Amino acid sequence: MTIEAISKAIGDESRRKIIEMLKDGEMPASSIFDQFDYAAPTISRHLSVLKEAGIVITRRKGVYIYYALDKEALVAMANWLSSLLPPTNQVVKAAPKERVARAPKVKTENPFDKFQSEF
Amino acid sequence: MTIEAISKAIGDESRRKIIEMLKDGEMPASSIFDQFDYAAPTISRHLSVLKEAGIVITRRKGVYIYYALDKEALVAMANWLSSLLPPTNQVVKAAPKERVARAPKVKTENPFDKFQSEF
DNA sequence: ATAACATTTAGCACATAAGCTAATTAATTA
DNA sequence: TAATTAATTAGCTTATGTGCTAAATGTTAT
Repeated sequence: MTIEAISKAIGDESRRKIIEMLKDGEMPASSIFDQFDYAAPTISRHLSVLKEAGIVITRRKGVYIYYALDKEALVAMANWLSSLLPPTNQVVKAAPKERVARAPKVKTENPFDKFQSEF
Repeated sequence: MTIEAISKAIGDESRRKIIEMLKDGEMPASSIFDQFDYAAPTISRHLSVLKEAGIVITRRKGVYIYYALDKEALVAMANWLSSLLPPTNQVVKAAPKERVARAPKVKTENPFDKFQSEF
């Protein structure tokens, strides 16, 4: 899950289209194939590039393999971009929900913390 | 300045390096060339790809051509990514500065407004 | 076991992209 | 105007990437 791999993967139009298709949830490979005029193996390869980049994850359910976005990679990419912008335009995570004082041990994971230091 | 061109431009390592070099301000082409082991024409071409994508702008000062980031393209890209994330992880613009009531005609330009609708 | 379907892998053809050197354009100075 | 420096464009070679078809793999059902 490097910026190198993520940005390269995002650089292709078909792969961006796949990413957008998965925006609202997982989808079996065959459903993804259906939305392209390309042959299935071509799209299968795009899927594997996305997977190697860490942009998607898969789970098998019977015969079907479901693809879903792994948001962390997209967040990492957004953070890389954010690091290039001055504070005025800077993109930042939305204001965190109020911490529940009752359960202090359960930290809400902030996906930005994980990557901000990396770049 | 399309997502197509921007993401393709960002997909190359040398070009990302150039982008990072320009993070804190403009720089003449020759200074950029110096930081690479590649021949100047090779980097010059990368610069033109970045320019065509709208990621950098140039100004000539005498013999030198200064390159600088055009933040709008990066913001557009960040917004595309943002649109793929659920509200929880969503990246958003930092809270806007308080509007100066004394000078209501001078709107602080919000670079996000310009692109959010596009994706 | 084999048939049927979903998906990936292999191997090849073609297009695009990145690198180089040489030549050109543009501005400055002698 | 000629020389010098900055930068780009032209033309070429090679590497990488994307597409295809055919074959292989994996799972389920008969």
